[in-house]
Amino acid sequence: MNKLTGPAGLPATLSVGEVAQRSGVAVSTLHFYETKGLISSERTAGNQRRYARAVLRRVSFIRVAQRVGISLADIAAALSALPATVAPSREDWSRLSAAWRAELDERMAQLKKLRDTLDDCIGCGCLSIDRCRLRNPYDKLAREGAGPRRLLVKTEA
Amino acid sequence: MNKLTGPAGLPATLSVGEVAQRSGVAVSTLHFYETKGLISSERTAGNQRRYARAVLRRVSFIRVAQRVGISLADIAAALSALPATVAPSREDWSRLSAAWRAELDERMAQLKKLRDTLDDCIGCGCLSIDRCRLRNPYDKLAREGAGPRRLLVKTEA
DNA sequence: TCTTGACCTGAAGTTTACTTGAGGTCTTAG
DNA sequence: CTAAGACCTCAAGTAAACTTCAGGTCAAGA
Repeated sequence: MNKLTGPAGLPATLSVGEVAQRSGVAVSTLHFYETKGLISSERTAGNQRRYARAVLRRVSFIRVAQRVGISLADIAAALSALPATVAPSREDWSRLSAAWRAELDERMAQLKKLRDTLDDCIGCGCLSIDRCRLRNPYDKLAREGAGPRRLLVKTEA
Repeated sequence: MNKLTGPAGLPATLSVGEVAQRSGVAVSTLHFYETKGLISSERTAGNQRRYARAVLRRVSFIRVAQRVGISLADIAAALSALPATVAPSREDWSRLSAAWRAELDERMAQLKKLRDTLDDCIGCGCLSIDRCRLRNPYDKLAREGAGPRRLLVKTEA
């Protein structure tokens, strides 16, 4: 166990193992994230990692963003706007948040469309061959160019 | 170009190239999806693929689902409930749709949480080290066990 | 007929996101 | 002080989702 403690008696920094256990990700994954610049740490005299408490929130953020389909590269780009050891400025936050909001809103819109499409399809069978000629006879959308247009809200950035 | 036409003068079936162009995915990807059982085709006398029109909707569905972080395996499992050449029964649809709705709703909830967290963070800097001690002093959540709890709505199924 | 572009298969290569393994060091409870 | 368990690095392995390549076939216009 880590000996240094903060004002409330909790450790001021966390070892990899502690971060792994509390964040639910493997130690190897934390190493990996560090090589990718997603998180960072200080080292003890014996070369062991010590993480600031804030790393837990960063890891949460990473995992949730990944789960909704955002790549580590994109996540890294976003997090790079936030210095890991210094409080970010208000402008940093605003910029990051605005960019992500757009991205997240778009993904939510896509999800909603996917879900609603599915709802529409109950009792219609429109992913199958036969039924949907009634609904979308002979592919009117074909003239509008390439790419899925019904479901896809916006194509890859 | 494909010669057979349907009632409205549009081709009754599509070649890989046509599907690729209209769906916006590469020919090699369509081949790949076919090996994975995500889509299927008939063959001409000369061994070329001919797709039913419905494949476009299937491909759209696949891409959108992927974009929001769902694996091809999961997508395949969902689509396998829908016969590619036969209209699915109403029960098939209800079952599929119910299962997906839950999944999609969960992902939307996660996205929303991620977005709202980001909103909260403007002017706080809670992914950084210093500021958020004000908001979450010394990690009260630590006692509740492992795993990100603030952002993660539900862990991997 | 010929030739050019679309298509075929199977194998190998690529990227992303990790995990596993080998060989060695640190730390801490007893 | 010492042994077990946590940690270290670097290299190699793995799985998913494709793409690229090689070597050949098919189809449609001039």
